[in-house]
Amino acid sequence: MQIYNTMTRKKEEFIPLEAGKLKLYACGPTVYNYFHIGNARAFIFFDVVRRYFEHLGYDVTYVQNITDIDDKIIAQSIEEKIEFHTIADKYSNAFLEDCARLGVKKPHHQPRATEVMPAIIAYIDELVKQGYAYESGGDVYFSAESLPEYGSLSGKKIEDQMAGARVEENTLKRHSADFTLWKKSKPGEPIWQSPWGEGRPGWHTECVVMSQQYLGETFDIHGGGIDLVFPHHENELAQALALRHKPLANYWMHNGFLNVEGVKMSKSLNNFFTARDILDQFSAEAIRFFFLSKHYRSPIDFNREIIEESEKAVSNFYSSIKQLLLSQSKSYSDLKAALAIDPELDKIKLEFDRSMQDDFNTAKAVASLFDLNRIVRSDAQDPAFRLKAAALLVNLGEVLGFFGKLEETLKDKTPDLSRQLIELIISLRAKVREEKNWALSDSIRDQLAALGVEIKDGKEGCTWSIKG
RNA sequence: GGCGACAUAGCCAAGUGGUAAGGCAGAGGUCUGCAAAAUCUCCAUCCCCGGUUCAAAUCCGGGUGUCGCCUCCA
Repeated sequence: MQIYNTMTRKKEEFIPLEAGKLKLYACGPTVYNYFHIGNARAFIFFDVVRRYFEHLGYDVTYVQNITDIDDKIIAQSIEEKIEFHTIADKYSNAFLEDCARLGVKKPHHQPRATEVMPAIIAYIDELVKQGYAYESGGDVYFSAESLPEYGSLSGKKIEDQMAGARVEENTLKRHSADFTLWKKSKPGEPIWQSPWGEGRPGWHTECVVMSQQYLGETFDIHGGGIDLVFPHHENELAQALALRHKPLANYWMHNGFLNVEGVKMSKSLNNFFTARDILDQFSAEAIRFFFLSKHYRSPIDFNREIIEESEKAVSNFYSSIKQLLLSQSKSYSDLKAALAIDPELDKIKLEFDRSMQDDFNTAKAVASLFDLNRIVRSDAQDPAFRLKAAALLVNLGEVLGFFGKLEETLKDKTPDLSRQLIELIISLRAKVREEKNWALSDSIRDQLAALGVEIKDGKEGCTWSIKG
């Protein structure tokens, strides 16, 4: 398994800390708003990472934080004139709902910052005691200069940051590269008691505390969007290095951005679409396909036409499987049971694995799905072989998070009476066809189509399906 | 100013030294009363210039263009 490690800027062979186990942490949202479709890319991608390791037989522990105290939440609570924790609850619930709609498997743990406040305070206190952080005017800052390794993840040097003219002047800081661990609260803001007075945590400590609490002082993979490399992950790492003298994670993975017309989608640029809006327009699997058809580290342009194409691709898979099962009078469980070893199909499976193990080349892995799809659709192939191919298609598709709705879709929800009526009409039409009354025959087909019943005349007779 | 990424057909997109995966769209053939499906075939020399090499989309140098990080952000 090759994984591109942001720390070393190259692909490395993945070696787990403990054989057969994966400890994975990926940054979740700060819950001050509905998340946008760009955020969804990260959630979907790390869902695929998790699924793939599970597919390989790993015992995976996946932890994702929910940051529910932060400046932006406070700002939003003022804007909506509601208490901050009500805002946090509202948007964390929305986050959970939207992820479920996106077909993202629930992480094993989703801790919230406010639940681990004593641990956060203790962590900061320890940093102060060991001389890596200092109190200043009721705030606490991490001293970047105190840690020689500071900047190793993002490749930034403290001196270079000085050159950036946009670093905000903060006279409480000893050095402009220092970052806030604890903020003294202003009147009306939520407060926690601390050794430095009333205040609230800065942005980064909660992730260190929560990840280490569930995964240990060092874990396998830490992930998130590319923008988190600096400052968020750099600052998490700094705290862990300072206190534990060990890397926080062995592999750092970052997904690229979603752009809109070439420019990144972000809440601050206000050029975003919420995932919930997009989910109302496209299926979750089409959205997933859209993301997975490009390598995760590359930027991807939000494009409705391409998502529509993705919609076609996904429904093509579904209809291939559906048609095959229909023609063989097989059920969903027959399909699942048909997964078997087959030399020819194993080649495709091997290719799929090869793609995935090359730093999650999902775009290439998807091509393997199409290889299988071609077999499933092909009349020229042996029926048993086609069924096996379909079983593998579903099996590998599920690794990428597809086919979650397959079982449901296959259930024939047509009421008995409707079914009998449709079949009656078709049998009457068959008589008309025997008489070669094509005009009437076609008219019946058109009228049924108008009602959403699609019929196809094959050599073996006529098949029908309900559209939509 | 510092650091980094990307540039492949009409569109999306793999490919990191051996002569361009896959998808969508398109063209043509077979099949079919027609439609659909199926099936077969066709459709790029990889931003520009120079270099290394028997051999480069793939390595090196120089351009051009687009984007990102350095400030909240997946």
